Amino acid sequence: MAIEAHPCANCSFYEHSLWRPVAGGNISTLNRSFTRRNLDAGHVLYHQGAPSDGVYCVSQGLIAIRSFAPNGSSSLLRLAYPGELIGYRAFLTERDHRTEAQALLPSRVCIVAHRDAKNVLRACPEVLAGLAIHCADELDRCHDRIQDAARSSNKDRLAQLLDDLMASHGTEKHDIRRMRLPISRQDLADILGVQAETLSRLMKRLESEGRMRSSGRWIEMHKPMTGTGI
Amino acid sequence: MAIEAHPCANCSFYEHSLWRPVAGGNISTLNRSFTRRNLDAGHVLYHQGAPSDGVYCVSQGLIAIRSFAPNGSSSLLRLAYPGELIGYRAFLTERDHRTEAQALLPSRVCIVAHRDAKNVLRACPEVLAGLAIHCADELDRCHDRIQDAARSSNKDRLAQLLDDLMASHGTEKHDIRRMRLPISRQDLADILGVQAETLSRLMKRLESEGRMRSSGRWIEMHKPMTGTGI
DNA sequence: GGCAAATTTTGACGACCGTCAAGGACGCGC
DNA sequence: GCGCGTCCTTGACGGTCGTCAAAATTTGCC
Repeated sequence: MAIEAHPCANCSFYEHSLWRPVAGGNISTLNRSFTRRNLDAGHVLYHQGAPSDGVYCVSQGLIAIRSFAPNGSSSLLRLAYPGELIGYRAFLTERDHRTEAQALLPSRVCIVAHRDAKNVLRACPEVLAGLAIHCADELDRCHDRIQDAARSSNKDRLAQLLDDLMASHGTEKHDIRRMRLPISRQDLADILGVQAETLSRLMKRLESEGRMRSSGRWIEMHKPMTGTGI
Repeated sequence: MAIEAHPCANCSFYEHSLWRPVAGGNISTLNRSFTRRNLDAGHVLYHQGAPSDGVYCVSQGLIAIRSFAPNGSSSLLRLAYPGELIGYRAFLTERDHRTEAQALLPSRVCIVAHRDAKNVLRACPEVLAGLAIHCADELDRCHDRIQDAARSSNKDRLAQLLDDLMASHGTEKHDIRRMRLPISRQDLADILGVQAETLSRLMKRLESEGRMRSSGRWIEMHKPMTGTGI
């Protein structure tokens, strides 16, 4: 696999559409600073409140970024897929992690340890640029989510969410799309910002409208339930 | 004022807690690239869908960052205060503006034109770092907002919002805090993601609970209505 | 100061969601 | 296979919000 041929081939560290790679090879500073780590499903990569320990890039699997409130309620802020960076917010702002990162599937991450990360970014402006671009992209997605919450019904947002998950995790066979949900119902509710009971009723409504069928963690549908974005 | 002594003294372009300023003075590349512009209240700095025209830093006034849906509904994603950067998302991602920036008060912005911005960032990694940090900070605030929407009641979120506005725009006299709201009721509703009618009722409820009083755009209260954050 | 336009408020109603409580399904270990 | 714990579902109910329509207030302008 490409991942073996390169420390982190599909890794956003190497994104630099704005800045050409530095001639010569400062990028090797980055290459020398990588560590890799395998995570079992359920493993917590870093905890909320912990000090920044570096910058991570997901290379395989799926990582949930969660936040817990003092009263116990939790939000699922983000699902990080291969190629995406996590943990950089704490590093950039030099504050503690405000979220928890947990592997939802068996996963692998590339790590640039905190002590190396500053040197890497000093040596490789193109990596810093990649970080900034990645951050701006995530900001976009957050804005979308805020607008969505204000504009769309929870039912429509659930349909959109399931469509997105299906696009990432589903398989198509004989015109039927099928997937095993990578996240629990509670997590689905935490993404939408509703209670688990409400989520259950929303699912039932989508089913009663014939838009999809679900049984346990398995979901199937014929076509995307929404207008496939814009 | 300090603003006269320096192109944009209270400007986040100069934020570089992680990276020391480059010895010698690459920073002068930035200093040479500034333009300033005064905006009347109501003026639109850039429109949704327009191509990126540069990076801006608010130096005086107040700028609203809005997004409009095809159906006409709008969200107010952010209020940008002096010292904050705007327009950098479109620049970093090399995509069109997804939001509109409108001055709510007579304002002044520093501009690094699009054609200069790349050069500045290439010449000044510390400026690029400042951009990344600023972006990470804004991401934090977005995450807070998403969690807030899921966890707190709209009434509590309105109280928090008014407290924040009071802290920025209010004056205290004889133990009474007073301010003229810099934004319309509709904008308040757009920030919370509720309808104008709902906002009106929420205000009435806060008043009936004796937490504040309002008359037109004027609002007064004795103490912050919420527990002042954590 | 006064008029017209725009903004805000109020009322009524239905739909949706949170909460509590109970019941059911599923997975896991013995 | 059985029991147990966790996760999910269902029911009932009150509170909140969106929607439509109309009245009231504020704002901008002359």
